[in-house]
Amino acid sequence: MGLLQLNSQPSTLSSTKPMARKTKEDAEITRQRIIDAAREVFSTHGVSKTSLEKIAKHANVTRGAVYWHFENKAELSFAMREQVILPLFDRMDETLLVNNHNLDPLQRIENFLLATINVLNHDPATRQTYEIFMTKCEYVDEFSLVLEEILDNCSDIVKKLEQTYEEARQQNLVHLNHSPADLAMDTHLFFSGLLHMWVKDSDGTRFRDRAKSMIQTHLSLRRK
Amino acid sequence: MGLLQLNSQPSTLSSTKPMARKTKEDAEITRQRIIDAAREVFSTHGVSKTSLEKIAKHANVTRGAVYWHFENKAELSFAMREQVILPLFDRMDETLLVNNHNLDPLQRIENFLLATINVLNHDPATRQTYEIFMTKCEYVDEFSLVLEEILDNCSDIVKKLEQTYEEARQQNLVHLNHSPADLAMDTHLFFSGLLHMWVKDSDGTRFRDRAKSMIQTHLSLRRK
DNA sequence: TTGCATACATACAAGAATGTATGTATATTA
DNA sequence: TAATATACATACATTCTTGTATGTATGCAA
Repeated sequence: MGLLQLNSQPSTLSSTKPMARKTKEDAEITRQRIIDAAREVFSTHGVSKTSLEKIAKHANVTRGAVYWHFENKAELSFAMREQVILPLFDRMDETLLVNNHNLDPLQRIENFLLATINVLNHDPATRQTYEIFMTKCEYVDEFSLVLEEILDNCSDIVKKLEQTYEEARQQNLVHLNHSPADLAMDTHLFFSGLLHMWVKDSDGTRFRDRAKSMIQTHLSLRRK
Repeated sequence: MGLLQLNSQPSTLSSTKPMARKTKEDAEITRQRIIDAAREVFSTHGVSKTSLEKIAKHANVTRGAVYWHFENKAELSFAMREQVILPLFDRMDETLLVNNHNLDPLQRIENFLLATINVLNHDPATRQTYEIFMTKCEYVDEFSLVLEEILDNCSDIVKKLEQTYEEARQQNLVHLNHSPADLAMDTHLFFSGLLHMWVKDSDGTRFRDRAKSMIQTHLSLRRK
């Protein structure tokens, strides 16, 4: 009964429901669909008010599939977060530290900030994930582990900014009475605030449209 | 049966449970106790995972009392928020706009930021409320109304900062190539980021201890 | 081709949590 | 002082949600 799988190629996951499937490729597709579904439902109803049942339905599977791939809602959320956080840090290293295009250090910082905003503007998955983790989840119980991670990540960002500002100072691009550490922390706080405002302004009429110019302004304030 | 109320003075709300009470003063005390209880439970378990039953028990009342004073959990949360937000704005007007102590505009901005951090350090209710609304609630459904309010408040803060920076410019305290609007927005984003980091660093070892010096640094970056 | 592991779907049990309806004793007011 | 409104406590019905247990068809390996 149901559709027969004749070989190991990923099946089409068609609308008629075959009762069980199994190639590793199919399983991976299912897993990703669950993550995608979770992101979408989370971003409209928040994490707490979203049951695994709703996620499952939105992904055209049952809770059985969700529990097969993830321990619980928290672990599912963490997997979702990693998918956008890791690429962000790759971009950071590339944009900020590697001098590909003969840009001066201050330009690299500006580019890093602009690039991040750009991703948020153009990649819905990243944007939704940011919204979820900044305004639609609660950092208690298991989620408080994420807070620690965030703090670690921030320290990392500040370090790399500091390195870059140090370069800028050596090239005499910034005023000497400002230490790279201070500049780095100030820029980080600026950007942190900007991201929070950007996310909160879901209409896009108060901050999102001005984000880029604010970044340029921030860096022009540093330049000698 | 139960304790008798002999007059209209607020009763002592003793540990033995009289079944019903009623002076307006008592009711107001009960209401405040519910708010206090909610704040405490919210700040450890988050809003979503806190039932009205838990709040009621923590306040030594039943859900009946909670529903008498508040429509639901959201309205209770909003009442809680107002108790700390309104004083904050009063402080802002006083510290930022009124020149009580012959301080120059940049000093007034610095004082406003420092004063806010000071309140967070010393007033547990304010601190807990900030923590709740920044990391322990989800801005969906009724709560998304708060997001609008926050955006309005931010615009207000930026306006007042701009006014103050305008004064600073007239007194030739800042570089002329920076517009007061830009400076105001940059300072607001800085402080917004600082507050978020401050709240997330619940241990107090990464940001809280350095907050004040970061504020001073931020303003020294502006001064001519 | 048999046997086991995989990838789910289905079914079950149990506990919250909410909103509301109702009971009730006391304050307040007329 | 009687009547009414207040300030709750209690009880109830219902709806979600979770976790787990179980069923089952298929892929895959020996």
